Amino acid sequence: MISLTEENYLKALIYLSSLAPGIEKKRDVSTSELASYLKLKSSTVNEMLKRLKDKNLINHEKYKKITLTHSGERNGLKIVRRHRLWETFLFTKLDFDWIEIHEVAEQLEHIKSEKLVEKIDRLLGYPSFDPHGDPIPNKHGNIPQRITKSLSTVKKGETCMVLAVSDTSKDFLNYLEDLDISIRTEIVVIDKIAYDKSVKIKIKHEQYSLSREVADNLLVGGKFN
Amino acid sequence: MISLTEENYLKALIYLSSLAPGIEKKRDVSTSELASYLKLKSSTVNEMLKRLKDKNLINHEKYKKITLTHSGERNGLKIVRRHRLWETFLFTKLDFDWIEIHEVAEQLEHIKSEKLVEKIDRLLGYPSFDPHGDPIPNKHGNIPQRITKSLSTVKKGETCMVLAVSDTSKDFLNYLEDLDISIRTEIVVIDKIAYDKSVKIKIKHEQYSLSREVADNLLVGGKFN
DNA sequence: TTAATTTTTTAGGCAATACTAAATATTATA
DNA sequence: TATAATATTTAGTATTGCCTAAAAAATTAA
Ligand SMILES: [Mn+2]
Ligand SMILES: [Mn+2]
Ligand SMILES: [Mn+2]
Ligand SMILES: [Mn+2]
Repeated sequence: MISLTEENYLKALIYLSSLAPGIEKKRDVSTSELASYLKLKSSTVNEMLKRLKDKNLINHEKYKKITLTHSGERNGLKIVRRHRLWETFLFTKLDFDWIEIHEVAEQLEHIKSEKLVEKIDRLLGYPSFDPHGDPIPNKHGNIPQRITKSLSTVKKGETCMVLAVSDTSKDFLNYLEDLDISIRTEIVVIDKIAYDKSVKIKIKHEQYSLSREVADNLLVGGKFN
Repeated sequence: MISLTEENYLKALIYLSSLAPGIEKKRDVSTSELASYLKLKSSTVNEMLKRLKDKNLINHEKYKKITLTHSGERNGLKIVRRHRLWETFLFTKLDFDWIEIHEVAEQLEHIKSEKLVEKIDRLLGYPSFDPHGDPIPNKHGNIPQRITKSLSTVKKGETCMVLAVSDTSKDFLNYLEDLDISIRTEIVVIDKIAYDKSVKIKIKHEQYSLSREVADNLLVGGKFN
């Protein structure tokens, strides 16, 4: 049995080693990195590492970096799958806001019932991406891949479609909501300002200017992607 | 904040003091009764009673019986509401079996989100009774009332409809499923055997004999109830 | 390459939730 | 009413998961 707390450690390890934006191939994770991500003390994390190792969920030698075992990775991906399926359920079936879904999914992801997850998956029509555009691992732990690029890299005059966001903080999502930007929104790049790397865009005949930071965190694909 | 464990104690207290079959008016509950219901030792329960009292959820004087405070009762009913709404969701929206829903609802009832509960309630069309026929407290803690009687009390020749079961054990529910009996099943009482108080019944042209025990645990109403 | 800094581990505590065993209070019985 | 049986509480222990402070190892900088 993997406890709720252990599940959160596994999820954090999956994130830091594989899923965090910008990671190409798997990275090893340090105790302090994990501690700071979970907002816990290193000594606390260190104790948990022993338990996770005993349960064969991680590899860890004293003073060395942490890697997930096969079992740890499979279990971690299971939790990511549940989290993203629940987010999709809350968003599409219960009309929760983009901003609210994460918090509730943080609780729902720990419900232990294979059957429940599969039933929810079916109800949703086996989605590949969650409402933030993040890929939903399938029941075998395979993660759907999709080519996206940052809005910053789109050329002047081109049209693209928002596929995902690389920042899911409330502040960012709220700002996007104000701008009427969400998943599948079409954006035309009107102009690119060399000076501050901001972009002038058009959404449904409305024009806006987006800072470099915002453009960086909007992941887009071609119009027919 | 009420912990998951504390929630389970409150739910047990609501059950033992008010909801258990056969309770007319509220009863006080003893430590040992609560312990045996929760399958815990009395000493464990005794410690928890102190914490619940500190949080003003129960009234308890040393060596005396336990009663719920207003706050304890409201919080307990909230959990019962969540449990029964989730059971209804699993049964009607996800096609879970009658037998499986309770276990998963035991987990889901602890998810903390007012909004989620209200959204699920709306999705279900504000049901008054769960798939076992148990009343669902509304958001103000009011419990819908309905007149039912045991199948044992139905007179020979009369037709009635199953409204609820007073035993929700897997054994009983499985047996009912074999007999094709569920909520809203119509039953005609063909004969009542004085000797062992068993009843001969007809369900959709099929005849069965039900033992006294089974008949006692089937709660029915008039055909147009 | 030694010294300073940072990271990791160990040691000792604490709160929540469980247990067993023993002490104490209450209730039932003779 | 005295005693036996039962119920409740207290005392002491364990595990999980968190903390602070201090020791030890590894890394970085002088
Ligand atoms: Mn999320
Ligand atoms: Mn997401
Ligand atoms: Mn139930
Ligand atoms: Mn029920």
